[in-house]
Order: sequence, then structure tokens, then C-alpha cells
Amino acid sequence: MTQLLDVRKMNILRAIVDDYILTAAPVGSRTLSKREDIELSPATIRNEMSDLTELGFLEQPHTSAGRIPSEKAYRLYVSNIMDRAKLTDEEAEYIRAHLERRVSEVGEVIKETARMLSGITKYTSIVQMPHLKNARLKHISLIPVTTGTALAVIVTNSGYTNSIMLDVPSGITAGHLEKISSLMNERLAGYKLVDVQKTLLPLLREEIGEQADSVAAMLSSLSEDKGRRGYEVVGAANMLDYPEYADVSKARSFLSELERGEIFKEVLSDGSGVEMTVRIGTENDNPELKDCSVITVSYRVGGEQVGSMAVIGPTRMDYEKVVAVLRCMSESLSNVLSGMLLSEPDAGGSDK
Amino acid sequence: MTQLLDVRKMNILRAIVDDYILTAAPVGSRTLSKREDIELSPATIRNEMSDLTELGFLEQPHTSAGRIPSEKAYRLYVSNIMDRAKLTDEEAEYIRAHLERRVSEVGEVIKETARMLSGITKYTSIVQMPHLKNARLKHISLIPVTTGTALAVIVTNSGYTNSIMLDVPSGITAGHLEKISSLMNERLAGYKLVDVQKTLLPLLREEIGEQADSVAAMLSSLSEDKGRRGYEVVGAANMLDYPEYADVSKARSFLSELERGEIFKEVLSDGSGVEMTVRIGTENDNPELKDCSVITVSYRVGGEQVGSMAVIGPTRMDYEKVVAVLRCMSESLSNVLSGMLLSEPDAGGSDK
DNA sequence: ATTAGCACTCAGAGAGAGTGAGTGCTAACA
DNA sequence: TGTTAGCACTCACTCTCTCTGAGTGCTAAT
Repeated sequence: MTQLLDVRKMNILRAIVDDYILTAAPVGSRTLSKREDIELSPATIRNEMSDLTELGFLEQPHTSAGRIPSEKAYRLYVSNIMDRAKLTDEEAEYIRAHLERRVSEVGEVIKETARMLSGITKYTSIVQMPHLKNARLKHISLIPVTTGTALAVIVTNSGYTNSIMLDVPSGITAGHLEKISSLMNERLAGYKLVDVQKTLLPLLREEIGEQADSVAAMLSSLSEDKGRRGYEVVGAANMLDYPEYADVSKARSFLSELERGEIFKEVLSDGSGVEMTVRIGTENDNPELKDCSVITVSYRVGGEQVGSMAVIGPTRMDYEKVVAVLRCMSESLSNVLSGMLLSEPDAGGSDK
Repeated sequence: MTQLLDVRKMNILRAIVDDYILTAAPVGSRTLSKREDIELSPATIRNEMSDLTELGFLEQPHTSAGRIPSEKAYRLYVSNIMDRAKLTDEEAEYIRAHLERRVSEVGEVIKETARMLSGITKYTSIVQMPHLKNARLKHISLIPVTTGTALAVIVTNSGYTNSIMLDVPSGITAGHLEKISSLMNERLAGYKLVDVQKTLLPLLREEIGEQADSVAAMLSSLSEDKGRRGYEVVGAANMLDYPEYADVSKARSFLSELERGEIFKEVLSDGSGVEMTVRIGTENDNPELKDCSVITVSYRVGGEQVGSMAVIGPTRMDYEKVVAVLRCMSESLSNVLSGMLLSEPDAGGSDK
């Protein structure tokens, strides 16, 4: 693929985006020519800008204003900074240290992640709770609630609990449920939730015979994500600091949308396997996000994706910083969680 | 106590408050004289308004504007509408019906309560999760997490789960914990959490002898509220609809404060025994709430207070409506929860 | 005690002028 | 041929000024 733009155009475009990200005001030719990294006269720059406008990288709010970057420009800009976005060692250290302080409980770690993301970037952050499927089972209780439903309370290593309502197949009695949970507790503690099912099946066959299969089906929702996963949202109010949301009604609809929670389906959509995705403006399906960019990254436990986190900001967000922070945060969170969730199953507590 | 204001002054003041609540604009004498319930000339009204201003019930933004009610006026106004605030039967029915549809899980009921509160009033609502102490125990697991800490997972009737980190006294082993939980499950299911402790103590003495007391102490935090209680906040963005928050920076600081969560300590403070409290403007300790009014009401399970809910709005909120809605909501939620949490402990599930 | 009348106040809306950052085009220059 | 200086033009913003109208307080008449 041949270079889309020559070096000079690239430089000018980058400078415009940089400037616009900082000031949110249309950038003019004179402003650019004053920068030390561009040694051209305003007139020359105007010519280049005119070209860039024609190519669709710049837009003009009105004739006598400067130019602002188009979504296409951000796209190009992002693909360029993607490699070099990197935090200083101190910043990375800061993140790691803060995250490891909170090592007591998964929920707390997720909350702290969201807080830091929004604290450092000054945008809105969303962090999803980790998927359970790779966590190791510490304890499970199946508690009948009404006819046909039971509550599964799962505790994994390090005090991460989650409860999921299950539909109990007809024919399974409370007695069965009790037997199943004690079976699981005795024989399956320390197993991964995904493995629990297949390991459990033969055991079940012995115990309850023909109904084993329907029970297994019921339990399959444990390792899936039936109990809709929680997430932490922090810094929604930050958006009000940006001139993009100076208009209260705009801010209002953004915040309402956030509260509705529908956004998350899209924002945190798994992106199966992709490390990081950047959605700029109208690339977001949700029309409420058409003036926003959303950068999503997944995090892992033991090499496998178990959740995502995202930062939402105005389209002119500081992509470089956000990408760098998210990358680092994903790394750190993955490490911390892996440490917590994959530690060898202990024998059932520590005697004195 | 003799009447503070004569009838005519009261009428005028009420009319001013009514009008200001509706329009958020200073009310003038001519506007008032046009109302059918006030048959006085503007001049007369001006005289009365002048008196009311002197008495501290009205304020004047500037010489040539109308009057706006002072906090003192709201106070008086509220004490008057307190009795007559009442929903129509249809509205009350609507609330009851909606709440009872969600009868499957306590968390859902609380969320729905918050949603309805904010949906009907158009203000911000906060609803606290119920205190556990009066819930009946369905299941408990004590799961060792690290040396010195264990996770208590409590399931009460109707699938309400809560987990609390406990400090395990030294000398108590994982084996002990296991024994204690199975003891509790076998013998104490159906008991109230507050009663569990005292009923458990003799049983514990038999089983683990001298350490019984330290275990009982540990379990005491179950019926207290150590694991800080959750709450649902809905409709924060609603505040942006009111001209009071047309200034973005004001909105921003309000929302940030909400997110910080410190507000709740004050807002939901138990008010031990008081049915409903109305805090107007600077009556709130939190300076961020000095332009807001907060109306709090508690709700009960089986006659005992187990939580509160609140509506936060601008000082010129529609007190009558909010009081009425909160009163009804408290009643309905209390009923629904009592139904869910106090139902006789079933024998452990329903066989087919 | 109430009201009509009148002079006065003052925020807010609207019109018009001035300012300055920006553009596009043309012609000169290296 | 690419770059730059010069110039006329555009247009959002800001500032100032005026006008308007809703409101007041006081006084005198009813």
C-alpha cells in the first residue's frame, strides 16, 4: 500500500490534530506556522490544508474559521500513534503499585481500575467484571428458591463471589440439589468452572443416573454469562468539563444513555480476540456516541480473555495517552487478577 | 403557638411558592393578582409581599424583579402540605402493581423502586438495600479466604444474597468454620439473623467449647452492617433539566459529589425512628446540597426499619408530590419486602 | 384597609459597529 | 515549479447602546 499522504501533509495533519485535541478550537494556518516543528509560511500551509480538506481529512465550520480534523483524520492519526503510545516507566509503575495495593477482592480491584482509568485520563471509564469461566471453584451452593428455580452462589479464589439464578429442570428435587453441591464441593474445588461441567458429568451419572444430563445443562449457564455481568462506571461527570458538552441538553442525553446501561452491550462487546479497538465518532453504532470515541481493551486471566474495559471521551480525546494507559492497565489488571484467581487451590484454609 | 401569619399572608405565600415551584422565575404582584384564588389588586399584594420580605419569607434577586421564596418559606410550606400530600388511588395502585411484578429478587425490587421514584418525580432517587438483621436465614457458607479472613455468604429468603468479609479470630481453623456453617444450616435455617447469634451460642459451646465466644463475636458483624450496604441511584441526569443547573460547572460538581458517594452517609442517615425527614437547602450538612432539598423516608420489614430511600431535587422541588410518592413507595416497598423476607421458612425446597 | 396612579429600577433582548482570526487568490520570487 | 508575500474578503464574537417590559415603592384618593 503506497503512502496515502506525503510526509509534509502528514506532519501538518498531525499538528492540526494535536492542536485541536488540546484546544478544541479550529486550527488556523498562522497558528501552525508558529510551531517549531513546522517551518513553512502560513500561505504554504494554507495550500496544504486546502488539499487536505479536499481529501476529506479536514473540515471547516465556516469560511473564516480554521480547520478541524474529520473522523478520517483521527483514524489516520490513531493508526500512527498506536505503536508509539507508551507510558513512562514511572507512570506504569504508579498504576501497577496502586492496583496491587487492593489485592484483597476482585470487585475492589475492578473498581480501582475504573477509578484510575478515569482519574488519569479525565474521561469516562467502564470496566467489566471478569468472566467466571476460568476462575477456580472454591465453593458452590445450590439453594432452592422457588419451584423451578435455584440460586447458585459461586465463590472462587480470593473471595470473588457471584450468584446466578438457575432454572431447575423438572424432576430435580431439593435433595438432588443438595447432593450435587456437596459433590461439587468435595470433589471439584480447585477446578476451573469450565472444566467443572465435564468432570462432574460422570460423577453425576453415578449419583443421580438418568437426570445427570439435564443437571449438566442447567450448570452450563454457570460458565456462560447468564447472570448479566456487572461493570463499574466512573467519571461520567468528567464529560461536563469538555466544551463539547457545554450544551446541557447534550450532556443530559449522554448521561441518561449511560445510566440506561444499553451502551455497555456495544462498548464492551467482546471483539473476540482483538486486543484493542478504537471506535471513532459515528463508527459507534449508538447514535448517542456519535461525538465520542470509545477505546476498548480486553484483559486476561492466564492468557485468556475474561473481560474488557473502555474509556469514553470526546472524539478529540487524547488518543495517545488513552491508548497507553489502557494498554498498561490491561497488562496490570491481567497480572493482578491472574495472581489472584489462578493461585493453586489451597487445601481449604490455613490452620495455625 | 399562635398563628405565625394571618390567613391572607399565608395564601399569598403559598401561591408564590406554588408558582415558583412551577416556573423557577421570580413571582410578581400582577401575576398573583391574576390568579383566581387571590382576589386582590397588585398594590395590596405588593404591600403584603413587602411585609413577607421583612419577615424573612421572601427574597428579592434585585429591585425590579419579583420575589422568590426563602428557605424559611419552604419550611412553612412543607409543614402545611405534609398532611394533605396524597396520591390518587390510581397512582398508588400503579406503584403497588409495578413493584409487585418484580417480586423475584430483593435487589431487583430495590432497583425498581429507585427507578420508579425518579421516573415519577423526575428528580434523583436513592434507595438503600435493606438491612439484613431481620431477614430469615436460608443458607450460609463460611469460606476461608486467607489466614485470618473468611467470606460469609448469606442467602436469605427469596434469593437475597450478601457476602461479608469476616475477621477470623486466631485459633479458629478452617475445620471449625466448616463445622459452624453446617451447624447453622442444619439447625438455624429460618431464623432471623439477629436471633441466630444467641441461638447459636449454646450449640457452639457443645461443639467447639471455649472458642464459642470469639466465634459469636465474629458472627455479630453479620447482623450489623459491616459490609457497607449498597444503594441504587437513579436519575442523576434529571437534575440537568432544571434551570438551577443550567450552569454546567454547578451540575458537574453535583454529579461528582454523587459519584463520590459521600452524600449517602448523610442522606440516608437512619434518623432513628423518624418516619420522614425533609431537609431544605442549607439544612443539609453537605455544602454541595445547599441548593437542593432532600426528602428521606424509611421503609420497614415486619414493622421494623431496615432501610431508607430519598429523593434529591432543587429546593423548589414539588414537595407535595414527592412527599406523597415517597410515602406511598415506602408503604408499598415495606409490604413487598415483608412478604418476601418474612414468609415462613419453607422446608428446603419444593419436591415435585 | 384597599386601590389607582405614577415615577423609578433594572435584567434581558436586539441592533450595530468594530475586531481579529481566518481564508482564497494572485503575482512575485528562488 | 514549489514557496511566499500581499491583499481583499468573510464571518463569528464581543462590546456598547438602546429599548422594552416586568416589577417595585410611594402617595393620594376611595
